[in-house]
Amino acid sequence: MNFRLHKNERLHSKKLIKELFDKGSSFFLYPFKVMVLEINFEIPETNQVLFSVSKKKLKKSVDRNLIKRRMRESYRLNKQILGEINGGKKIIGLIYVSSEIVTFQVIENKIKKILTTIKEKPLSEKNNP
RNA sequence: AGUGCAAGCCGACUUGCCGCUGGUCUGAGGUUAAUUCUUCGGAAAAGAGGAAAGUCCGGGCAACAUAGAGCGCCAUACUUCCUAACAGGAAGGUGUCAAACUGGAGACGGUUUGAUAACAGAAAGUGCCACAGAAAAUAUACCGUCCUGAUACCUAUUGGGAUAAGGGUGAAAUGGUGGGGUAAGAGCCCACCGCUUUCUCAGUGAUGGGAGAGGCAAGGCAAACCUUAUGGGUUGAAAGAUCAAAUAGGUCCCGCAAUGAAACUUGUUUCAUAAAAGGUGGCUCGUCUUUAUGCGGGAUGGGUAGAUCGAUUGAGCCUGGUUGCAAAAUCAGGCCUAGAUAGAUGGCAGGAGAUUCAUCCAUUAAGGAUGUUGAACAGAACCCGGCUUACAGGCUUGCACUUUUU
RNA sequence: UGGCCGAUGGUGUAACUGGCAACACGUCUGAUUUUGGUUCAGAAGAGUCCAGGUUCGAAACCUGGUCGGCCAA
Repeated sequence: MNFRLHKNERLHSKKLIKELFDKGSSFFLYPFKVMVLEINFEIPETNQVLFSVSKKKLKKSVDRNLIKRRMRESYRLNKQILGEINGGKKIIGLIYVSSEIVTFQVIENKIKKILTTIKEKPLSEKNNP
């Protein structure tokens, strides 16, 4: 079991971020907005994930850091739900849309649900409605 | 011992497990001229602040090739010092205010302590000063005071003149107190007080002391324009430097074409294509750059994605000595202490807990027990020096007050 | 990261060079109408984002803060 979260598992390429926001499919599961895209490039070797908290919702950077840390921690502990990589890799954007600071337990439960949803729903159908 | 004020310092601890970031050491694999680069691990240490914040000042650093001259614009504004520099700091001066004491008949003055000041210039100019008031800066006299003419006839009306002492208005009314003087008055005259100014002494200086002179002129506002003095080139690490895919094709050289005018030999020759545009902070001067286009051939550069550097050894921190009232400077010894880049410090389980609330117990008062809650403001983003703003709680020192004991 | 601008009744805007905070829409009351609308008459509703300063006097001038918006990359 791998509980680590290295830098190459975080989404940092500007191009891929732009692609995710342009082409990715999205759904809401409060307090998150989730964006997912399945790609077949060779460059990212693993699934990549992005965490974002809006400055409009949480004014203080201390609070934004706290929420991002909790999101990152719960993804790290539960990413094995996604399973092995076969074929396409997934890039995921997790955007926090609430303006309140939520406890870790709530965030972890929601992240579990989100990851299960992503695994079960075939993305290729959603991409071509 | 407690409370309050001021200054300074600190700014939540601990155990286990799972993680994050950049270095160090190290194992295995690949690679290289090379511990040269790289992939996957392991170990033991390190890892946000006093404000990291606001982005309000100043500097380092970097680029821009004229950054020069004049005007404009912006900033600063008691003095001296500190400093790399500052709108910051230290020490001092002056004014104002408050308190205590004190001199004087009074105007007013002196001493001490504390607070406070955007504290250059209103005797260079312009402008503004609502309402009220006679008048708001040139005193043009409303009430009043005094002299005097006329009428009425014994205290009234009215004309002329003198008058800024008194009243009233206003935020502000043209030195003040006391006396002389006068028709009534007035720096009109005198003494004192205040003010301005000259000389002199002390001080690096702001300024202060003393001696004379002026008879008083100079209302307020410069956080109104402005004047004077000093300073400022502009931009800002997303600056900038290096390496450099894919795609497109920029510049230079050569050759051939091309635009206008004139001449004639009617398809050749000669001459011209240069006066504008743009940059240089806003203007002027100055200065710099550019100058039609197409085709073919050759040479060469810039640079996007991305990566590395910039970028953490520095006006550095700690301890001690010396100089100085102090800010600070200097000497010696020791130390290396975050460096991320969609942005690293978190999560879980316990312990310990400031504090909050509730109940009970006890007391002159302080308090004690049980349960509950569970820690302020706040997150580095090129780096420093300041300022400003936010902040639970704790510690130290000084001052004031209260209580108890001696 | 750097720069610029704004905040005034419930809403949108005024207020010249500092001197009684104004207008429109909306709200409320009354009249007109069988009723509603329209129309007419009248009323209430702010102390100018917050704190401090300059001034006799501040919405305006100065300083600090809060919130909102815009621009460059």
